[in-house]
This record gives sequence, C-alpha cells and structure tokens, in this order.
Amino acid sequence: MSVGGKQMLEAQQCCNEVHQEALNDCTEQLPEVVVERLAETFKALADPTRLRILYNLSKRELCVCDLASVLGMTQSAVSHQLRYLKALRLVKNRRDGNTIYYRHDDAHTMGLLQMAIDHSSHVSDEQGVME
Amino acid sequence: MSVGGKQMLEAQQCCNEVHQEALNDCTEQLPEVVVERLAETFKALADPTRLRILYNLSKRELCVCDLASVLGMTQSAVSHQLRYLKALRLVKNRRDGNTIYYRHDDAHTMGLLQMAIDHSSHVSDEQGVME
DNA sequence: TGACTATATGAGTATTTGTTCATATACGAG
DNA sequence: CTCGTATATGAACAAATACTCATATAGTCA
Repeated sequence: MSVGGKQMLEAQQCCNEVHQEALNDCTEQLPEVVVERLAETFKALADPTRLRILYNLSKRELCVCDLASVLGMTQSAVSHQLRYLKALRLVKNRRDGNTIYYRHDDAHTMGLLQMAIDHSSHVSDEQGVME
Repeated sequence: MSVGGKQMLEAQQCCNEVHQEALNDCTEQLPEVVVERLAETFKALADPTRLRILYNLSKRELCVCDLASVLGMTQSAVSHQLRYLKALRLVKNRRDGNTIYYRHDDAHTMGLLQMAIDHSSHVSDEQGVME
C-alpha cells in the first residue's frame, strides 16, 4: 500500500498502473471550499435568465417591473432570480416608494460575464468570416 | 383590467408605470443563441467535479484513471463528466494503447477558470488579513 | 484465439432547479 | 382606516443533473 517514503495520494485505485509522475504533478489541489465557491459563482452565470438580468443590470439600475418587461418574463420569475442573485451578493437593491431598484454588486463576476460576452462576439465575427 | 390603448414595446405588462427611459437603455439585448451559448459555457464550470477536472488538466495531460485517483471518484463518474466536457469541446483526448489521455481544448474557457481562481486566492488573502 | 485492462455508456435514481400560481408584504395616497 | 400598486415568497411540479451499478467496447498480451 505504502509505496515510497513520500506522501502518496491514493484516493482510490481504479487501475493497476497509476502513473506516479502524473499524480506528482497534481499534488496541489484547490481547497474544497474554494472549489465550492467557484462552482457557486459559475452556477449563477449558468442560467439564461440570470445572464440576461445581469447583462441588463450592467447597463443601468433597473426595477423588477422593468426587468420583467425587458425579459418578457413574469414578475415572479424575475423576483425569484433576483433573490437568488442577491443571496450571492451579485446584486443589491434600494427602495424608492413602492419601487425597488436593483443593480449589480460584484465587479469580479461582472468582469467574468463581460469577458465571456466579448469573446462570444469575437467568435461570432470569426465564424461569420469562415462560413 | 384592460386599459384601452396602445403598447409599443412591451413583452409583458407587470405594472402600469413602465419606465420608458429604462427600457430605452435596454433596447440592445444579447441574441438568444449567444445567451444560450454563454449559459452552456458557465454551466460547464458550475460543477465541482468538472472544475477539478479542468483545473488538473490545466497543469498537464491526464488519463481517466489518474483523474479518478486524484479526485477520489469512480472511473465511471469521471468518464461521464469527460464526455460532457468533450461534447462542449472543452477537452480532447488521444489514445495510447488502452490508456486515453485528456487535455484541455478551449483556451478561452480555461482563461475564465484561471481568472476566477486567481480572484478567489486574492479574496482569500484579503480575508486572511482582515480576520 | 481468449484473458486482461482502461475506458465508455445506458439505465435507474435521488437531488437540484426554474418556473407558475396563489398569496403575502410593504408602501403611498386618499 | 381602506384601496391600489410593486415586490416577495411558499408550494407544487416538470425538467435537468450527477452519481452508481452493471455492462459494453476496444485495445494489449500470452
């Protein structure tokens, strides 16, 4: 079981010939909590509705009503997603009378979104030329 | 109920006072196909197992067996996720005898991942100082 | 050929998720 | 107070998901 003197990471043996060299290059793993956090962030961006909400909030502050109108969705559906985004601190809101305005609240995540959007437009351009 | 009149660009009316100025700032929307593509990309990164797979493949080429060992997961679970990632062209593979080696195949998505990882470590540092 | 190995895959399943519907809450104007 | 409006929320439900298990596939080696 113990092969050498060093730390060996055997989590589970699925084949006899475990490539030790490969495992040595992978001793450094992302901490569990970091992985969960990353997945959580990307999951927030992994839904078309939330993407559209954040995209529009990247332009300007908007109330629930306007977002529902722009997205062509029910107020309830939008509100549920806003709660989701707010729990992750990706958006925040302010009240003005009956109206509640939302805006983005996480520059890093918005940066990820913007980067992905920029790339998608580049890809579109290239494909437009190619095909 | 039905207010006699005209509605110009409204997808759905959730409240009477639709803020026209807000809607004017949101005339430009991401194309449906782009939104779906973005969501698809982020969804690939929205799962801890796939994150760890891509993270390890960012270091070096690995076979299914080694990945399973490093992640402490069954060969089947890893293989299913690799198929998922391959369908999205985020990874590609090569065969060497019985062994199939995987590596990453989408610089842009790996860039998104790296950016998110870098940020998370910065945040950790700051929090480490604060608390 | 046949045993052995690494990987792929279909079915089944428990869990998560995004929406709808009905209703609750909070605020402003009478 | 009551009424009207904007938003929030709980329950329910269908669809998507990530795993396990059993088995299939494809290569090596004797």
